[in-house]
Amino acid sequence: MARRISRPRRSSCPVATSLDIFGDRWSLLIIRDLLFTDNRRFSDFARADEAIATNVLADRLELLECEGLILRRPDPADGRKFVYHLTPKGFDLAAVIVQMVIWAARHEKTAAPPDLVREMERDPDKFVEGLRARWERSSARP
Amino acid sequence: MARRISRPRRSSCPVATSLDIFGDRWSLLIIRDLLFTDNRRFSDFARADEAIATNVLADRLELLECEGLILRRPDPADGRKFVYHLTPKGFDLAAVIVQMVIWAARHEKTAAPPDLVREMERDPDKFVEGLRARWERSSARP
DNA sequence: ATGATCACTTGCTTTTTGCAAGTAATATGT
DNA sequence: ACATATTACTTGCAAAAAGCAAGTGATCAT
Repeated sequence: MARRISRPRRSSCPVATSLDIFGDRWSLLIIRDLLFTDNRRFSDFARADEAIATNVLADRLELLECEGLILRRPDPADGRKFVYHLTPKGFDLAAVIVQMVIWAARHEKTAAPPDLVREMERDPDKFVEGLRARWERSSARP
Repeated sequence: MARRISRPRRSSCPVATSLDIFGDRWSLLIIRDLLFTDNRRFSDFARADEAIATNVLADRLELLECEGLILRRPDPADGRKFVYHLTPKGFDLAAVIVQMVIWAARHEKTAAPPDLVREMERDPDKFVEGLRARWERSSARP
């Protein structure tokens, strides 16, 4: 169930609005998982390297759903499980995340695979289209 | 003076590393001001629409300086004032912020000027180069 | 029927944020 | 020279959020 209220917006600035929606230390990591890995369930996200607390994870998933970035659907094969996926609005954050990867790879020590980063740098749009194909495949199932 | 410690990194993932540095509700708004406006001083940032508290602003400026994204220099014309500017590392967040603007303009109600957004969408690199010219001019003075 | 798994909650402590007021250093006006 | 105003912060405290450990109820596997 989606929470009632989305965070109030501090201003009409597009940067501030973006930060009101995903400007915290966790939200984009969930989106990252949905974009780059096969993690689709609560326990998958909880098991990621960064070790988010389960109450914070539950809160972030609710917020992201409320903002229309992800959808939560019951797993038809297992009544305990729920599967999360990106909406088109959520998927469109790929372009932002790709730029963050490029930035961090350039200015910080990270584990980003250099080949992948070079591909992102050479043609970010093309890279995003590659992700989109993946995403469309994984969200095609009703 | 720069604080001693930068935030510890939760993982070596480039997305997580980025969020460890600027993943909060305020940091990128300061960078935004430095990229798009003539705001360069403490009181300028404090007067922005989003109304950051001065203690949080002081903390964020210290952190951003410590992470090497901005520099703080005394205003030679007025001993009370300090001028902040973007380092190359800080300026390189322009590409990230441009994508955030595009995303928010597409999916949220914002005050982003449509013409400007179209320009960003058509050729983000070119747009960033325009910002770079501005930035180089404003940080050219010793 | 029993025990494991899954997706969360709950309760509590710690950290961060937000708000209002204060301060020291410098500048400005007379 | 002196009083007043600005500027860039601090400080103190309350409120909100994050982090941690331990549940809980529904479902599944045997």
